[in-house]
Amino acid sequence: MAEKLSADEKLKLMRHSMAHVMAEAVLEMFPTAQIAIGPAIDNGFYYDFELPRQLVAEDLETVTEKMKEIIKSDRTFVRTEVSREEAREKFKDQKYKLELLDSIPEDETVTLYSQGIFTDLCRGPHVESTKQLRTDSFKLMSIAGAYWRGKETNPMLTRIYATAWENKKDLRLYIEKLADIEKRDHRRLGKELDLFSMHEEAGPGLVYWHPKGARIRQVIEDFWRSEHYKNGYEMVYTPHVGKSWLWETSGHLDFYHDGMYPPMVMDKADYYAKPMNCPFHIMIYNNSKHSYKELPFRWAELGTVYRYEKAGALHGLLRVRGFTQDDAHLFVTPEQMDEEILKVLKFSLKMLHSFGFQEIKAYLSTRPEKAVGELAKWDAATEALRKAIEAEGLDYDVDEGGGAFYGPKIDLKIKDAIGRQWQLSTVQFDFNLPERFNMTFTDRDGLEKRPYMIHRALLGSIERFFGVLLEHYAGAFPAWLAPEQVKIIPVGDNCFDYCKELEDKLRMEDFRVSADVSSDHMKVKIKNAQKDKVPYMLVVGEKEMESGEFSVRLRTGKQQQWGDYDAFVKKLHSIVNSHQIEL
RNA sequence: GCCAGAAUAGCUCAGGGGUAGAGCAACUCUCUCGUAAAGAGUAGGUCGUCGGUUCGAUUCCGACUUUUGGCUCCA
Repeated sequence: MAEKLSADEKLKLMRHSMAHVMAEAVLEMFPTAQIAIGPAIDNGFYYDFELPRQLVAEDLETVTEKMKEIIKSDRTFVRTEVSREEAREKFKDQKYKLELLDSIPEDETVTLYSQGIFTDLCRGPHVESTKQLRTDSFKLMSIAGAYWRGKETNPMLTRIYATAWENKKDLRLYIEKLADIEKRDHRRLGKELDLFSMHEEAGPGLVYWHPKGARIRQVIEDFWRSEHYKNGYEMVYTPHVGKSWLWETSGHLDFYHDGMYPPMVMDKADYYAKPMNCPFHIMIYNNSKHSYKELPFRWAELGTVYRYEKAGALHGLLRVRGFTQDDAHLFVTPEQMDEEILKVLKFSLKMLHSFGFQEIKAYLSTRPEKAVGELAKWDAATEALRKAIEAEGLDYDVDEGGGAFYGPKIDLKIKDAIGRQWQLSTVQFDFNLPERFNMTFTDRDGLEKRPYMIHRALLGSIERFFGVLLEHYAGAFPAWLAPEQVKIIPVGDNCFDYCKELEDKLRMEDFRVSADVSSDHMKVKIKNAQKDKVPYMLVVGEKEMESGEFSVRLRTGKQQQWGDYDAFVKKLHSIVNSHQIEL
């Protein structure tokens, strides 16, 4: 403990020590409790217990009080090295600790940490005394179930999550951050802004896009398509269902059967809703023989797929059972691989930047133990990915052995407005499907060869991307994405006609605009437009009708003078076309 | 799927063994207004579904559905 610790390390030490204090408090309440593990985590700590009864919210208050007493009582954390036998004796009634003990490597010293009457099997280190902990900078957050050692077949333990900080102020800031996260929750915003819904009667995890949500989606998709054409892609459309032959051949029925919707029986054949688009694109490829001169093929599709996600895993738009992948498959010759990978990565970055994500990190996943495909191909593909990342100067991590069994991949994660990471793009080699579907092209030497197949999605899934975008902007979309860009607000009903004409003119300019000619008061109209987060409001009264000049009210509350109608239109076109984030 | 919560008007929520209430939204009327809430009135609910306990259940109990926070999973 002599060496200087960084602030992060100190916080971690404190959190971990807190976890011990919580375990002691829980043991005081339930002397027969079995204690499992209690590490420090990002925002605090948790501890897993097996308890004689279920916990209720009030129990957390009791535990909190007991923890405060323990902290105040200034107990020293004492470290002791013990033999395995001593440890075994000490924890003879703690089955999880005994299991942990068995998993400590033979050559490692077994250490115990005690404060007061509580002793835990622990590598440490800890603070010197509970005095160094604070009673006012932690909060028990929630009770959750967690499998022992994270394995589904193991017993379910009770986990208490807590957040802990260096001081009261940091705790307060964290609680405020949570409130901000809640405010930008896409499920909440989706309801408030009337963008989408899901329906108990109609099936969980299936999304209904309301007009305003659909409008935004349409803008995203139009942009997506036009960028794809610019980047040398072709669009394809494929069916939503396919006979079992397709999924037997692809291997999906073997590997992912549990994740597929059950079959529909028709004309004595089983049809499955598609969980992926790839086999369909391969059908198009295999429809005719191909020469090396035709490659590369870049075929894209906004393909809607259905996957059975476990009921407990569903989460708003971020985890659904039916979603649309912004999918594409590249079929390339070995010679084209490097260039195509670089191109697709550049394209991906361009796309993410266009939506306002600037901070992007790459994750390269390499060959796992169990894999299909020749080693040389894996190496070549992995190198192509790595070279592309480095050529783009991206910050990246390597997940050794983290690739799928069928190929290496790059995932791109963006950082949103409040610093959270989301994985969006993925670029994945596939050495499995070309074999299974016996895909070939005729090379210049007249021999039939396998093309490289690359699966990629830039936004991931439209639903998920939309959810992330919604949270990133907290519902206040930049003008080019906003479902409604301009709200015209008449001061009185004598300007209704003028406002409606203005609305028509702006609509002809391709703006999403409406005039609020309801009987509400002007202030109410502004309030409503504000609540809908419409970026621009034109308040129009006698003054404007006479002068022909508008003052633009931004959704931020600021007023701007953009000049007359023509100036307004020009300015707005430029903002929309450039995908400008600021208003 | 597993653990623990939740489900009351379109939305946000209060209530509680004797069949329900607020604010906002909606609708009607009045006000015609200069940059975030004008006034009055009306209507709106099998209290998620199905069972059980009870003279009586929206309230208590159970199952189911959906949902929230976790765990697991995520081609």
